[in-house]
Amino acid sequence: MATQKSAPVGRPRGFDADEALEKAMRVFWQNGYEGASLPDLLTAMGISRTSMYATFGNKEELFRKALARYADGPASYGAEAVVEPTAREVATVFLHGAVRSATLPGYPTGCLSLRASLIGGEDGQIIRGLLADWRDETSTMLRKRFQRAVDEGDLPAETDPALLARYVMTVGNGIAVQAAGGAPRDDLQLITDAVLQSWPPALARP
Amino acid sequence: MATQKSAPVGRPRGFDADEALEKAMRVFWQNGYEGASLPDLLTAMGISRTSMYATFGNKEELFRKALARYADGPASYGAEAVVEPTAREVATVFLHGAVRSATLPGYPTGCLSLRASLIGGEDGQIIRGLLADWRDETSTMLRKRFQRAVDEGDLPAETDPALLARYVMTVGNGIAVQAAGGAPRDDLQLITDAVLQSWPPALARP
DNA sequence: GCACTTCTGGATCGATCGGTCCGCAATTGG
DNA sequence: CCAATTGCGGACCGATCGATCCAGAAGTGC
Repeated sequence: MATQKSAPVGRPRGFDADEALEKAMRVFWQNGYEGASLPDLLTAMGISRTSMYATFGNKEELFRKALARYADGPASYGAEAVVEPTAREVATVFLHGAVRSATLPGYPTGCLSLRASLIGGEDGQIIRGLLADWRDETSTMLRKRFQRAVDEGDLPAETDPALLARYVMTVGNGIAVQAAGGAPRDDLQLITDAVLQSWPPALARP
Repeated sequence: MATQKSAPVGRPRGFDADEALEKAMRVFWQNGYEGASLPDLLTAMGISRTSMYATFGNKEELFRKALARYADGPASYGAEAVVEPTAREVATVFLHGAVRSATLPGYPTGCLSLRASLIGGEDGQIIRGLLADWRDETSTMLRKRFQRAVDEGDLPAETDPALLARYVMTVGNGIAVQAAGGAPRDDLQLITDAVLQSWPPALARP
């Protein structure tokens, strides 16, 4: 069902599917899921309705693929962060990555996941679930990494890893919102520096 | 054009306009502007299409009034914060207010402004502008208040008030996003406590 | 050149969107 | 009791949504 490179018989498609997906990702990033209409997407992708359905399935499938591309590209800083050697560096790479990703020149500002998730028709439920899952995944990665840091003595024993992960996510989300609102990268950079200056925060459950 | 109580001739309306607006506010809060369809709103408000248009004008006007009610009610913590005597207390009241407002029992989680703004086709531009203005207003209030604190020696002279305001807004926004994602109030409370523990953050422009 | 496969643009579908219109019900002042 | 005024429910409007269908163009293998 995926890419068959065995017997390319018939007329070859007249566009680059990867390139089209990139354009679609940007439109979703800019307008969210429901805010991105088919005509919007098709114009940006430079292809026709039929070609889109034949290549990507439908709008929801197109979004899934665009999200995968996003998670693997501009939003890959989560996975990159957790391999850092210390918890402080994990937080640093994560937050700096969030700032960079949310203010990439030539891309929409903010975070695709947030822009697309805070919506709410009934058909948006699937999408919301999809994005909630993705964010949970990131949150879990951070929590496990901080748990390890506690075990290794890199973080105070009383630190709650889940709470610390939520703390980092909270700041990251705030950055994304600010960036979407037009905050300049330098400002956000200074803010993350200030946050990281008081690392680790005292986060233990009572 | 407002409430005329002089000559109530004709059939009186069979519903409480204030109560209906409250219900509409909750629907917008839950689903955003475009995510809240007329049928959704009307069902929640318990009135007919005609009554809504006669009483509130149209969907956009209804949203404006719902937003005003929101800013004056559940989201009034911004105005309440800036009258506190010290910058630290301003930040404390603001962030605790953000947590409380975003996790009010019986209300949708998160922030109406964020849910409604981060979406949008072309018709959502007016709404986005409306909400951006409101957030700018809050930001400006905080900035001026922090400027005063710097002038009074309540904050270090090198502190940049605009940057500090953005810092507080960033955390507040992050809290709203987390709450919308289902984060428990207690967790968010602990996170704000940790943030406030390192007050004031070192925020000066280089 | 022919048979076959695949891609593509345009017309079209039913559903839903926000908004309007009309006829009737209900209430008040005389 | 009657005339005037206003509220209300339901039918209806054009526009737009995502999705489908079809005829024809553009390729490939024999």
